[in-house]
Parts: sequence; structure tokens; C-alpha cells
Amino acid sequence: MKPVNLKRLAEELNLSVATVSRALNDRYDISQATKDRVRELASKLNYEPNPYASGLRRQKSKTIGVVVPEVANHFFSLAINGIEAVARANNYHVLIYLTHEDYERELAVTRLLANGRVEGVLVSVVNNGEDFSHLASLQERGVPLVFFDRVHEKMTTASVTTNDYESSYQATRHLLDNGCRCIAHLTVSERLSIGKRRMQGYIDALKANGIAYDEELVVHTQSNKEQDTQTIQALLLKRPDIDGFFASVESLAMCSYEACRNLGLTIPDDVKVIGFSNLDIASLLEPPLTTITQPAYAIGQEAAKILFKSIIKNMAATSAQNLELKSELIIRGSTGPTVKQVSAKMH
Amino acid sequence: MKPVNLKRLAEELNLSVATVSRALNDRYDISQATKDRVRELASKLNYEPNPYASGLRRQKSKTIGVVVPEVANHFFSLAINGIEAVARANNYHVLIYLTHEDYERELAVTRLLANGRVEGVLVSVVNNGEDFSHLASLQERGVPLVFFDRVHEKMTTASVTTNDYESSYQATRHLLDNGCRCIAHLTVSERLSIGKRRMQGYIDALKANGIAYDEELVVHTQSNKEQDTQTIQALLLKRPDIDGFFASVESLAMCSYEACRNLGLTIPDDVKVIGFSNLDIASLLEPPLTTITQPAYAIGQEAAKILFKSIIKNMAATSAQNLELKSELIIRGSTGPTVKQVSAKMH
DNA sequence: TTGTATGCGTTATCAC
DNA sequence: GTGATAACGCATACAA
Repeated sequence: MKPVNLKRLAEELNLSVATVSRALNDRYDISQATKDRVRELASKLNYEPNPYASGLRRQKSKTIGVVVPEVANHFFSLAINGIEAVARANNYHVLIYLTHEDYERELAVTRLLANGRVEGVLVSVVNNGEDFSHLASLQERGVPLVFFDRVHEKMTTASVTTNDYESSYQATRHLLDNGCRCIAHLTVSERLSIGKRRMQGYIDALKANGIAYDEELVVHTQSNKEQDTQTIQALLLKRPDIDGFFASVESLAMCSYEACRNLGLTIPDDVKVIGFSNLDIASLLEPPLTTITQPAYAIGQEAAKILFKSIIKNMAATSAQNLELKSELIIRGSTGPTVKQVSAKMH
Repeated sequence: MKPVNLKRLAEELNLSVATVSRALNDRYDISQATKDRVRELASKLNYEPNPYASGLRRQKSKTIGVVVPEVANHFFSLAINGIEAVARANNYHVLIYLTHEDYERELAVTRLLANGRVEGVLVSVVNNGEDFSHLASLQERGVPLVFFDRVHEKMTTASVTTNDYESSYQATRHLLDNGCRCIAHLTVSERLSIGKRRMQGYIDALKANGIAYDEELVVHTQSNKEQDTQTIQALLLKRPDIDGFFASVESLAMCSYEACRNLGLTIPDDVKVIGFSNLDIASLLEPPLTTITQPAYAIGQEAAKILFKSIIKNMAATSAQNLELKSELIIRGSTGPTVKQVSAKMH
């Protein structure tokens, strides 16, 4: 089967390749009659320009890259949703790369994106590895970069995050207000800025309420659900005075549910639980989980919008474009004696 | 900043562009000394071949496309995970497109993939629209196509699905065995083969147990969660004899939970619920949800493997490559008087 | 073992 | 208005 390209169209229409190209691009210097003839045949043959040829010529890929730790995760899948919507509105394509929290993988992916494959990149970085030179060199190569949610603080580029410090402070205070005195903090990373901010909010809220920070109550997990559940169970056995869990990621809140169930502890009577989460059915859990919910879709959307601004202006994204969105504290049964359906906007 | 391309390398090394190209591609006719020199500089300058140039020249994009209705969905995000793993193993890139169940969008996306952007496509089709000529023409253009989960039965190409008929039969029988006599079927689509198979399993299981099929008990939903919940509530009010729900998608099982809660009905005492679902925390719901769980990751993985076989052999995927994986019935509290943690493999 | 020349499909520049 | 031609960056057939 003969390929459908400009040459083919030109031959069948007795026109030059150049004219056909210009007609399809609706250039002003082509007569309407010719444009019509060209378009008719093009649509008849289902002509579609070869993106590799026009990309090479124009030095544009019309593609952005998205680098995330995971996709099987409510937060990231919603963010990708938002990103895809913006990309589509701009007629851009979306390449997706999963790092699975593997720094080496992030490095490899970054290399692949260095030479024209994409016009810009959205990244949520892995939680191990503080070196970001690979990302900086991407930027030096002229590929604009926007962080979302998980950022390298010291790198000068745009980012979209949430008010993690405030949220953590508020979450911790919420547990304290509801009577908790010994609150464990479940977290995946203390290195990442996001981890630090969430940790600091936790610590400051404790201090403000006259409670000493106890390092033993901080659990750094990094593995699979089964192991994390075991770790949490071990902590509960070691420290039976624990009466609250603050989970900085959704999966750890779920692990604490499992751990409590395994040990015969009742939530919220024995232990209260609050967690960062984008779980849409948090209210159907037993008990319904009190959450701090990030505006995941909006985060993806805004990050993509900032990226496209950089792409259009043909310059690197700057730290001046940093955007902080607000998370929402949604109070449910896991932190109170009664099941409240109150939804309090954070300010 | 000067671009890092073959020309640049060639100039700095006093070699021809061709030699540099061959050295980097490790061709046998280049001396080891030259290869070493070239590689050293390439790695020093972080040279990465321009994919648009080599793609154009080799007529290979090293990219596959994934077209799915959604990503914020446990099944699809797990499948994408599996796809990405296989693509990565083959050094391919993954373009992702979300159709949001919009047939027009599927059409538009298909057009974009027609001319060299991808070497193959994995599709889970939208549930409205029975015409698949757009996909067939993709295939005619030489782009191999593999369906996963949601297929067009009449189209001759490879597909990876699950034993939907059996699973539905088994799910319905499970409800019957546990005492249900009036089972509503919640479904999103009767047009798609997957919808038909699931419906048929439901009908046949009823028949085999001497229960008449009642069309009124079949709910076709298509909108958002709030509306679906309303629809289910309305049905429950109209037919108070309903004592079981069989949801053919996860979200509808959740809607039935909401509906029951809103009406003050208790699961599983008043109504039992079973649903297709890849929710990892089904066991933490109140009550824990009995599920038919598809091997989502494996589905993505196998579909991608089949696609790569076609790409390597440079020919269309055939129906002979159809693969059917088995779903698993996981019995939990929502279908029984007691909370069983039995997990029974289907055979 | 290396260099020269050509072409992948498209778009931009220059003629006419 | 339209046609020839060059160039984007790379890989390969053919020369040397």
C-alpha cells in the first residue's frame, strides 16, 4: 500500500510538494481553489502529516513528558488527568514515565528527554536522592521544567504544590483537639521538601500544645503495604500509649487501619487516624477516614498551564511562577467519637 | 548554547558525521579506538540522538500509544502500570490518551496516531459507539492494534480480556447461594461485548436457578456518581424487594453503598452487594466488599507483550493471539451474614 | 577503517 | 500563486 504523504498528494494533484504543504497549512499565498482541491484529496486519503518529519523540520515535538513515581495512586492519576486535559487543549501529546521511586530510573528517563523528544516536562520527583543535576541539565538544554507536589526546593524552576505545612499543622491540631496526646507520624521521606514541611507542621503543632516531639513516634516506611503494616503493628506494641496516627500518604493510613484491625484496636476509640488522601470513597471505609485532600486535578492542570506558558514564550520556567494551592481538611469518623459529616475548608 | 548533535561531535573529533553515527551505533566496521574517542566525547557532552531525526530516517518512533477511557480508575491505572513496564523493557516510549468515554475523542486520537507517531496501539474502547472503522483503518495503515478488556468483538485483531461471562455467572450464583432472590444488575453499557458477556452471565445464572429475568432490575448508568446514586436509590424505592446488587463496575458498587446508606438499608442484612473491582482496600470498607477482581496489571502486561510481538514481526496482530485471563472472586462481608476472609480462586 | 552522498517527509526561502 | 531547492539530524549505500 502506497504511503499517504505530501509527495503522493502532490503527484495526484499535479502540484508541487511545497504548494500542497502550504495549502494544508492554510497559508495566505495559496488560492482558495487550490486549497479546496488539496484538502479534499487529503481528507479522502486520510492524510495525516508525519510528526517526525515536521517535528524535525520545525524543531517542535508537540509533546510534553510527565515523570511520576506511580500511576496506580489516586493523587497521581487525578493529576495526570488534569495534565492531559490541558495538553489536549493545546494540541500536545503526553509521554508518561513511571519512576517507581527509583532514582536511577529518574536519571535514565531524564536523559531520554534531553534531545528534542519533548518540549517540556512535568515532574514529581522520587523521594530518595537529593541530587537534581540531571533535572537542571535538562533545563539548561532548553527544556522547561515544572515540578508538581514533590519538588527540589533548591532548584530554580516553577512548581505547583500545596500548603503542606499548614495542612499538617492543622491535621495534628485536629488530633490534639480531639484528645490525642501521643501521635505517631507515618511518612515516606524526610529528605524531600514535602516530607520536611509535613514533618515541621506536625512538630510545631505538638510544640504549640505543649507536647514534646518524640522521635520514636516517627515511622519512615519505604516498602510494600504488608511490610509497612508490620512496622506499624510493631510500633503499636512497643508504644501502647499511641492514641493517634497522622499519615502523610494515603497508603500508610490504610496500613494503620490494617494494623489496628490485626491488633484488635478500635478506630477512633483506641486510636484516631488522619491522613493525606485523595481516596474518593474515604467516607465508605470503616470508620470513614478523616482526610487532608489535595486538589490533585487542579495541581496537574495548573502545572501544565505554567509549562505551556514557558513553552510558548520559549524560555525556562521561573521560581516566580510557583503556585501553592490549598488542601482541604475533611473530618470524618476516624478522628472523632461520632461520625461527623462536616467539611471544613482550610483557610 | 551550541546544540549537541552528530555534527558537533564530528567537528570536535575531526571525523565525519557518518563515522560518528556508526561509532555510536557500535557498527563492526569502526575501529575500537575511534569508538572509544567518540563515546567519550558523547558522554562528556551528554549527547542524546535526536529521536525525530533518527525516527524519520529509520521509520521507527520507538513509541506506542495507549488509549483508555480513564486513568483515575484502579483497573486502568494498574493496566497502564503493566504496559509501561513492558514498554520500558523494550526501550519504547508510551504516549497516553484519555477518551473520557467520548467516541469523538477516540476518533480524533486515532487520526493522530495514523502516520508514524506510534508503532503500535493498545486500546480499551469507549462504551458508546459500535463503529470501529477508525481503528480498522489504523490497522490498515500498518499500525498493529491490541485491545485490552474492552474490545470490539467483530474486529480481527488481538485482544486480552478476562472470563467475564464466567465471572458474572459465578458472582450472580454467589448472591443466589447466599439467599438473594431479587438481584439488580448495575451496568454501564450493554453495547460493548464486555457488557453483553457480563449481562449474559447474570441472566444465565438466574435462569439456571429458576429465577425469571426482570428487565426492570437492570440499571444502565452513564453519568457521574451523584446521579448514579440517585438512580439506584430510585430503583430501591420502586422495588423494595431487591435484596442483591451485582455491579459490573467498581464505581457502581460504591454508589450502591451510598444509596443503601442514604435509605437506611444495611449491607449485607437487607441487601447484598458484589462488584467487579480492583480496589486494593475493599477489605477496609464497611462492610468489606465482595469483589470480582481482574488481573489488571497482567492484562496490561500481556497486551503489551502481544503488541511488541507484532511490532517486531512487523505485521498486524491477529485474533489468534486472543488471550483470556481469569478474574478472581474474593468473598468478603458485603455478601454474607458473617465477615469471611475466604479468597476462592475461580476455575 | 573512514568519508561522501543521499534520502527519510516536511517546511522555509527564494525564485519566477 | 506556485515551483524548485535547501535544510532539519540522522543512518545507510556506495566509494575510497
